[in-house]
Amino acid sequence: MTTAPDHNKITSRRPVSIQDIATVAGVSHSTVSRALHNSELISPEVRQRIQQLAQAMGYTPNAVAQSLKGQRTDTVGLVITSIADPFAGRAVRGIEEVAQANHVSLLLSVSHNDPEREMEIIETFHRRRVDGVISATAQLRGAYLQRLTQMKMPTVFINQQADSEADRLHSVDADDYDGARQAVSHLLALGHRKIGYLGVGNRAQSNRRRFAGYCDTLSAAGIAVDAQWVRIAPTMNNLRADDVLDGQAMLPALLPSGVTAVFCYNDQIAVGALMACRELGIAVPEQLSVVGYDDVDLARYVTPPLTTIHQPKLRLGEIAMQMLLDILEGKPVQSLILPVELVVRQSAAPPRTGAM
Amino acid sequence: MTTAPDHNKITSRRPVSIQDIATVAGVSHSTVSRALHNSELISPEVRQRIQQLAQAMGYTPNAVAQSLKGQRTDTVGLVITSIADPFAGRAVRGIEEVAQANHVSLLLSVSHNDPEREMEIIETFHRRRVDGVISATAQLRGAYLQRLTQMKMPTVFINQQADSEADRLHSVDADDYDGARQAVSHLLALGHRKIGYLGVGNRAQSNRRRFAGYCDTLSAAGIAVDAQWVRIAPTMNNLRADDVLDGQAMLPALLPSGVTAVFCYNDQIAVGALMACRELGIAVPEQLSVVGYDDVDLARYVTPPLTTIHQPKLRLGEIAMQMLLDILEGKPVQSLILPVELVVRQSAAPPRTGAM
DNA sequence: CACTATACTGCACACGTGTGCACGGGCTTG
DNA sequence: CAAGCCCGTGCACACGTGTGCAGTATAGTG
Repeated sequence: MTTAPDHNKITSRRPVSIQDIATVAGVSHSTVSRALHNSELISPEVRQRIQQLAQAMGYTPNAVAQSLKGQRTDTVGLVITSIADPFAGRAVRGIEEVAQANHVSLLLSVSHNDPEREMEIIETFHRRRVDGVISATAQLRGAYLQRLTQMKMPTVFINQQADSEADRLHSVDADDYDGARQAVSHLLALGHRKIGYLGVGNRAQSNRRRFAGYCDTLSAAGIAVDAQWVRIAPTMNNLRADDVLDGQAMLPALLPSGVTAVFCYNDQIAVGALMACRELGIAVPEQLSVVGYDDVDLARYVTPPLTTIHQPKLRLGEIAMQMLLDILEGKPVQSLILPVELVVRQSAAPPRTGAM
Repeated sequence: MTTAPDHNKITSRRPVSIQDIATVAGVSHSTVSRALHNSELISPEVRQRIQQLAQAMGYTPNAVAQSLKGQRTDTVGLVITSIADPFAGRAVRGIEEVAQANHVSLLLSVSHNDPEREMEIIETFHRRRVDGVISATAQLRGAYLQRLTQMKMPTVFINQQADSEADRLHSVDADDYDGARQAVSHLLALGHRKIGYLGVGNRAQSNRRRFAGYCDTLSAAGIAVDAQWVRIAPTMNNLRADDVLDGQAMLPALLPSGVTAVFCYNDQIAVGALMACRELGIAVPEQLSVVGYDDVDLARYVTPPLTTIHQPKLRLGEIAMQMLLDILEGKPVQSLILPVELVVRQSAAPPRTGAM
């Protein structure tokens, strides 16, 4: 047999397959497959010869075919609200690190808080037969949730705290309610009595929990919440909404009520509030205290640095991914809620007219 | 034949296939396949019956099998430096939108500016037989680049401006050199003569271009660049580097040289510089002017708002993705360089001791 | 009525990989 | 020397889908 001088004469567009290697080596594709997997069934000489040949021919296994045969894709679908959302970004980073360490690829899609689109994305994941799904946006309700369980795809939610459904759905959350409580307690301790809330309309679940924590904490302190203290960003075209702009737009409407402090749904809203204050010539924290939520990088860089609630965003992502891997291995897993903590910086101070 | 009362008696874990439908309908899987594709070959009655049956049985086509058969995955691999990088985030958003509109899924991976890891990621993409690759991080050189072309995967680079290789590699870039020129020209026009540069070590290509623009512009103005005016963040553990921290750490070393203005590689570096100034009690822009690069959201929110070079980040992403789609359709495409523009805010002003 | 055209469906193979089973040959052993 | 055993390899099928081609039944036409 002449040593074939050029294996890919035709330079076909297709990458080389094990069949191609088999033909050149004069064996069956089964032998090649086993040889490349270092199977003991194949004689050491043949094994090495084939491995070298594969190397020389530039063989790369076809993961698509392997997925079809093996009934697993080593792929996880990931839905987030928006790339621009720094909370999501941080969580994705945690997810990505664990995924990469376990040789799992990530399919990323963005829902822009649109339940319909989120469901389309999940259908796509299902078609692609991902091994599992992580959702950091979950707006799904009723029929959609039912459809999701029907697909029997292992799913982990981040910051969802599924209201009632407990069966097949797992989640990892940060304690929204307690975070709000800590934030408001801090303001109360500083001496504030009239405390406002700036929320969002398109993240119903988490907004509701933080708002509940806000209300309950005030009530517990013997303060009746005034409707004038509360503003929620309109849901309208919730696509592509910019939280900073919303915060900036909402703050002025709050001032006539005489609030001396504002608790915001997240740091972007808080930054928007800061921007509005600068425009209006309101000094923070001297004339108005502002507390954010999330502890995004940005919170450290604005003036004044933001007092906020720190969420373990990276950790949330890591745990979510690890939890999904555990589910895939059949290990028992348990949904959990992580604690959050107050980070005191310089955007909150005692009210000007000391209430003491 | 008794009308099967329950199609999935066994409730097998596998999703239903066209074969399952065929069995129930009493036809061959070929007929089902054609019926679901609305083929004219199948009689309208059968077609409708099968489609209803598929619906009822909760059929979802297996994209893995379709990919294997059809030799295309409708998937694009995406490599970026870091999710935390706001530039990348914005570009990814543009990419994602175009991808979603064209029913293409995104496989996302993070390289942390490590060429070796970037190559591993690309190998993974190749194994998964993605239709194409977009890289917004490209640190690839020599052997790696050669291997990449060997794989014959259509590839588009963002902000790479491949130095020499022109063949199979496409790219879409923003004009780094001109951006630096605009930034420095602005400072010169304000009256500055001693202008510093804060750069990065782990993004060699773009840093070199911006630095070149900086040097040439100063030279053209008859100013000799002093080595003391320049600091480059160490490459060392380039993984997980934080630009803001680097900027914050580098600025003090620049001051003894007497510079009255600083041009920074990007906005994060500039923000770091701002933080350092705040610590040292240096007023910006009164005592020191700072100019950033990228025009990240953050640039608007810091104090003072950052004068910076605006890159069309979203547009870069959109174009890159569209370019890749064009390549896949066999259309002729051409690499291009987008213009950038100066955004004047409040971080740069004439030097204290008017040079006029 | 016979022949042909037409409409519809099934067979068989392909995509690339993995694996249970059978088979051939060489060696050992009684 | 014959029988049994083990090592190495190939056959054939599976995963789920798509499609060229052949085949069958019906309708249409002379």
